[in-house]
Amino acid sequence: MSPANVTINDVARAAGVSKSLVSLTLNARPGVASETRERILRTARELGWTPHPGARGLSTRRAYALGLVLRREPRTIEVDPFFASFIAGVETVLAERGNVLVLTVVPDRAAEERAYERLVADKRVDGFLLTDLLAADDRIPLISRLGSYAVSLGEPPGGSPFPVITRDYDAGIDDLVQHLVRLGHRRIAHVSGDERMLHGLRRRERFELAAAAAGITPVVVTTDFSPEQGAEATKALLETEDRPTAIVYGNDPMAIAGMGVAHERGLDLPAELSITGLDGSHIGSFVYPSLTTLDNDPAGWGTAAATALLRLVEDGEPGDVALPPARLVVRASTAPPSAG
Amino acid sequence: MSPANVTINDVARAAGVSKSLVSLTLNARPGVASETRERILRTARELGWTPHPGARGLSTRRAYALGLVLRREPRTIEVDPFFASFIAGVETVLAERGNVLVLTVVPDRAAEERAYERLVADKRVDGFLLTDLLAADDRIPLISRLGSYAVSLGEPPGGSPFPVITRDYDAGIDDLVQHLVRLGHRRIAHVSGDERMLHGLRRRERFELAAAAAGITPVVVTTDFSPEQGAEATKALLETEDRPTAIVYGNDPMAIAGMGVAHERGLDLPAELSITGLDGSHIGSFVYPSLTTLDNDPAGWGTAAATALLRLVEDGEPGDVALPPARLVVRASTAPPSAG
DNA sequence: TTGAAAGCGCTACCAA
DNA sequence: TTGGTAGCGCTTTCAA
Repeated sequence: MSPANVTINDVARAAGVSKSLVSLTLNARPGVASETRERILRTARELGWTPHPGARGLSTRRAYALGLVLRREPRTIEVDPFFASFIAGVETVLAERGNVLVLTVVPDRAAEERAYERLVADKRVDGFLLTDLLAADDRIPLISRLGSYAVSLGEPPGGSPFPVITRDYDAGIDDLVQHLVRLGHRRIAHVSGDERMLHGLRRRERFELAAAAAGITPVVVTTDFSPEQGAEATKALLETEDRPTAIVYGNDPMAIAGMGVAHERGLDLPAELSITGLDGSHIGSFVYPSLTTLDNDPAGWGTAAATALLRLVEDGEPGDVALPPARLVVRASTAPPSAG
Repeated sequence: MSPANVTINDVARAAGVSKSLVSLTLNARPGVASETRERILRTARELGWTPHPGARGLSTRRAYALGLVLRREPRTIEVDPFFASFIAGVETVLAERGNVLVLTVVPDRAAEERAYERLVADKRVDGFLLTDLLAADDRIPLISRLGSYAVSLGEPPGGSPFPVITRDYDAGIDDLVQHLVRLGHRRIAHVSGDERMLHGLRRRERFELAAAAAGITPVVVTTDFSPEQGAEATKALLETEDRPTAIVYGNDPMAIAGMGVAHERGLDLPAELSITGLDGSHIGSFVYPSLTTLDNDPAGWGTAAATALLRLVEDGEPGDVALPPARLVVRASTAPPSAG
């Protein structure tokens, strides 16, 4: 008989006790003689028994699962290097707590809402990991209304009843701008990401502050974070009269697309144009010139978020986490501007 | 009372029937008077009731969930553009059948095996989607032994008791090689991906066949599919005496990294070096020069795989699927070789 | 410290 | 065509 079919009854019988005691023991509850406890634990191990989360959940009203709903338009779906590592980080936490990750990818807002509703109604998950926070994000009230839990990556502008994981990008962005200024750049442009997204908006704001502090009024072009629009924005910027000597991109895929455009125009990088990203991806090390950017720690976000959410769900204890601040990673794509 | 807490009993009571009839109706089983059926359906809708999959599963021994276990070494984890779209494709199928995707990311072989074992032992999933097939893949016997189901992306060399989704790359690779040959290339190199992976191996083999058919003996360098090793391989190739005029990379991220190296050496692309990928990614359109490659349809793989696996799990009907063959996408990174 | 029994929400079997 | 009842594998009273 495969371990998969061993039940609590088999263990109880083999250990010569009642189911209740097996249950108490399993859940590390007091009131079981330590000798009995040992025996139960031993026979459970011998029989290879592990409780069935589905059956447990029927009593405890838990799913022992966390949900991640990703809204991705078909066009931008391929470009996000963040998630694999993020999920790996989540996984390390879930695995050791007997939980599991339920992943859903939806194309639009309507499907997203339905996904949350179904997952809750079907009791598929005990809470949600909220990524890609929007400036006006209705997922928090939605989840609240549904009576479920969540943890968000980034601080929602309207505040949140749920735990929040944050990471300070301000100092990193300041450093990045100063790095460019020190190299001698005065005409610095920013290709901002989707500003309906909170981190896109915040980065742009901080960029403008940092630029202002250096006495610079930067050009800002807004995009949707896709390489397409990154390329478009770059073309537009390079055609302006006083074209920028440096461009700061809202993410690395756009920066790479921007490099493509610059190369295509025959610009000598980085002499004729300095380029930076803002969220260190792996591939950024291998383009030419290798990309100056801010570092990132997707797995760190993952473990922090999963830990916080599980604490909330299991112990009712909310708790925010502040990740180590983002730091500047200087590589080869930034240099002093050549001519004037 | 929120719909989440409505049970089959509430529906039965409200409709003035027994639970049994509600259950039969819900599962579209015969033996319910159509008038009764209508009434039950209506009150279920009014009450916003939807059966609890966990409770159902306790009786039916199903999880109403499919599993995807991704083994990703920390180093290569970020670079794979395939999965977001693949999962989106899977999702469309699962959503309309009331199923869900359980995703696990593991760092190594041992963790992978544990993941499969746990998922089955805990009855978390009814079957697995098998991606990144290895030439010697022990997941199929493993899952077999565990008594679970699977569907594989690509045909396992040892055969498989499970459905197989295939896509023909042979003609595409032939076209790609002929495209280069027609442009005038004779020294064509191949930076092959991990040849323990089935598609890596098969592509290399086909590449060599196609080259041989054109009377060419190509240089082949083997890597692990990472941009690092793609870059390394490129450096090595460019330093050889008779350096290649064209390089065919096993995947797009390596091709992009290869471009980086070539740019760094000051090569004029594509005149001095033609470059191609083999698995059309989105970002490949936006590098410079834009990447010639084979097309890909991750979402198509996803829907096909999910459909096949669900049919197997639910109806016991195995059935293979052949996706439309890969086609050559000529963009700007290939051109006639310049000098000799 | 232990065991019996009820119940979580559903399916499935057997009678009626 | 219907309803009653016994599980599915676990947790949780409540008594003993």
